[in-house]
Amino acid sequence: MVPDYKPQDIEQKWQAKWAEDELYRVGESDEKPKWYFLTMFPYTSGDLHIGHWYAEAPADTAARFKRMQGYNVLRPIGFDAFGLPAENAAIKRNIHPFTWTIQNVENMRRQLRSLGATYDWSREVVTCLPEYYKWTEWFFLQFYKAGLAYRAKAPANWCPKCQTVLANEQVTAQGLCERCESLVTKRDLEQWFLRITNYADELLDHSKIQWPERIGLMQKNWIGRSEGAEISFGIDGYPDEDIRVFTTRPDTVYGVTFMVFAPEHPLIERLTTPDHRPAVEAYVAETRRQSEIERQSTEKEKTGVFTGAYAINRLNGEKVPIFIADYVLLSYGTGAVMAVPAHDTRDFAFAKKYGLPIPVVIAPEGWSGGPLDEAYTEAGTMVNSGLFDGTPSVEGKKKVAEYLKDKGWGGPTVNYRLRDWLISRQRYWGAPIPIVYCDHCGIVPVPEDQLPVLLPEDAEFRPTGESPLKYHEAFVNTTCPTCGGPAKRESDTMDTFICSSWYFLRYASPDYDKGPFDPAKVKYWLPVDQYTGGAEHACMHLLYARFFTMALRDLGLMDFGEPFTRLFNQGLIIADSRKMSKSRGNVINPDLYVQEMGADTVRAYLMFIGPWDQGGDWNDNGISGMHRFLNRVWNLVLSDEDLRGKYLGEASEAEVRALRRLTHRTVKKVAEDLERFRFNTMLAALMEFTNYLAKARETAAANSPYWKEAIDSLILMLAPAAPHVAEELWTSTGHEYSVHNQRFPVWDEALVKEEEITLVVQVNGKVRDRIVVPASIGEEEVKAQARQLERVQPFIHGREVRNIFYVKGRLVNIVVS
RNA sequence: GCCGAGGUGGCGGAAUCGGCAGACGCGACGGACUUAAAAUCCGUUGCCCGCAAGGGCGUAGGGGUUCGACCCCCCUCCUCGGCACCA
Repeated sequence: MVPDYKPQDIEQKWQAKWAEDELYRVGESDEKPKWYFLTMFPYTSGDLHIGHWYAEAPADTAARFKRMQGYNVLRPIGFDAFGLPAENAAIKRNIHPFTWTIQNVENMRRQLRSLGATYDWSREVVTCLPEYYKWTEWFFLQFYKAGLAYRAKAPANWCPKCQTVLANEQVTAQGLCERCESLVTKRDLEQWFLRITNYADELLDHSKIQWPERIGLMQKNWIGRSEGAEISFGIDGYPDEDIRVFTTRPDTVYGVTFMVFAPEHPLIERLTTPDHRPAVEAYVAETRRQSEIERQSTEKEKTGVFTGAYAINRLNGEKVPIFIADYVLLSYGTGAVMAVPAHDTRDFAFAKKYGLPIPVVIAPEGWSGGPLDEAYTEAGTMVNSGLFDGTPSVEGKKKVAEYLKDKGWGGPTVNYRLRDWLISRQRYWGAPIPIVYCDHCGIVPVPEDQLPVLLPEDAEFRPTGESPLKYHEAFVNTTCPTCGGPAKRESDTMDTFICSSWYFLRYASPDYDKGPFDPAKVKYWLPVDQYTGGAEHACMHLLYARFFTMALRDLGLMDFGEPFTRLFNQGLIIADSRKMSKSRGNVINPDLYVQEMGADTVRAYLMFIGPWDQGGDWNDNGISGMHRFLNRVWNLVLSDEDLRGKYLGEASEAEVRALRRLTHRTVKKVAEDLERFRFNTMLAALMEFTNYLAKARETAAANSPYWKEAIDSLILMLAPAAPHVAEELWTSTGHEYSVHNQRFPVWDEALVKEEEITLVVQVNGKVRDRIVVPASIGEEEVKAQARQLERVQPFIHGREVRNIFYVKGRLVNIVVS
């Protein structure tokens, strides 16, 4: 009798056994090639939802496949454990962030274990533990010493709900906080920044990594490189002042009829003439009142006010009025623009509204010489442009920029949308910024031997949301490491994205205490060969981690600049057509499904839903189908012994061939699909194979010596996706433990080939018949056979056969008039 | 507005190179087993006409290239993602 398939029993049994044997523990090896397969570590928000499983289960399957191919696979796991939710929980439930986080970690560990994955738990890292964040702080000091970390006052994104500033990357296009979706406002604050902009060009270069093109484009959009020129303008009445603007169109500089400054521009205060001051101040106040979205709405009509001041265009000596307008942003370029109404749509609209001249300096082809109805922004010929008259504008861009450089009035330059990374957070639950402020010595970095700067355990969490560190006297008040005098500690902590910018290095040597990592082990394991995770991190984690790695390389800590050689983004699992979130109450917990159907079913079902990069709407309609499939495999394999000898007679040669062909075909298909992360079609192929075997079992084919090859292959092919069932079936069919130390079956190309093929016969592109022919059949023979077919005859009878196309092994198409 | 991904049965999806559209699964329908149900097994299942043989239509819509188009080209519509007054 075949025992029932009871996943609950076998899964726990094998998980315990694998853990006891440390089956997935890896070390450096000379014999096997290494393969570092990493999935973005989870944030310790509480429960894992089905989305986490969607990230982990297929990745685990792919990693298991690599193992079975003979790679030394590093598959570590850890927890991104600093961050705001822990602190909010502290305020709300009166529980310490550490306690809350560790409780979550424990629960998530349990859930991750139930997945039956190949994690090497001995390498686990938790970013909120001092032995980890000591090195986060250490990295900050290295950045500081190298001039890559600096403190500056700047208008920062302020989330009123999170009560902290945010980096640009952490604000959505709609001006909302990426985490809590509150409306973000601006605040002028002294903040710490990392010079990610130093690496803008290298970050733009994806030529050394195999990443999805989509992510490259997103990063490219975000970095926003634009080539142009910086041009200096004089200011009437201020001979020592100079205002620089960035433009992508230096060729239009002779068409400047006014200048526009951002309302917050620091020069405005000085330049505004007394008679214009009231209007300017009112406009500035109005701009400040507006939200970022209101201000940046492209629908809005252009507004602005004249300051009474004039700029001087050095190229033609013209005096042009200076306006302020809210469409000019202080944060981009120099915060001031030269306005060329004839050749820029925004400037055109502005000039029309305020009655400013619109002289044409780039002539469109066939231009009449008259005024324009709208801005002409294409290429043309330079006119009214002094010595550049007659120059094609494309060429003119370069020539004008060079000319400016010769004259000392600016020159060619590149501008980026990307801003430096603002890393200060006015919160408790993060790695402290290891800096001390001394009245005497100024900004003093904490000496490395005094790291880590520990988070005080007894901080008071206030419902006001103010940083608990700021009011923690014992923490803030310290002595200056340089002069020994009284000093204040920095009370801001670091953006948690810093913690996740180097965790993949820590996995190489998680217990190392002489530095953030053991250089020899990093040299062996890194870079990550395959990284997987959500595309929502394109312009945050993935950009930051690349920057970090490049900076560490330049600091001489490593010899590579790209952390992740290959990247794959799984899609998003949504529920009821909406993103899963606690606030929406549509979070799907995998635990219930695991209890009912087993982890193998949940794993395989997630992979079967569709292509991994597509994600999809979670519904459990189909999950029973996957459970049925595993049950069928179970019964097929375990009833094998019972049936042996039941069907007498020897398998025919044709039966054996068919059996072997499908076995080898399936091995090929499954291996190729696993290689390319096509788990859905891999499982479909296994289902077809199983269906075939279930039928073949009723025939003499089951008596073939190759029957065992088929069954063994099936178990081995199932092992990456459904590791528990595979282990149980493998060991119960007389094989040696463990199936997960076996080699993946290899296919014989000669057996895969068909000796007989079915050709489709078309007349004028329509299928009319099929013929079975030997695979070796010649073209002429096929064509001759095809036109003789009974079902084809009526369609060609009495017509002229114009052509016959033969696609080898596939079809014949007879073209008639 | 710009850039990108996508649109295939009742549903999830398949079709690796321009060559059988709808693999595999869910659901539905019919049957077997059962006192009955569940489970399991067998069969049918894109739409339309037809008793059938068979025929026609069909991959968001329209046009094109080709012997042949889900696939390539042009236009339109819809969904999702990124950027967006970026000078």
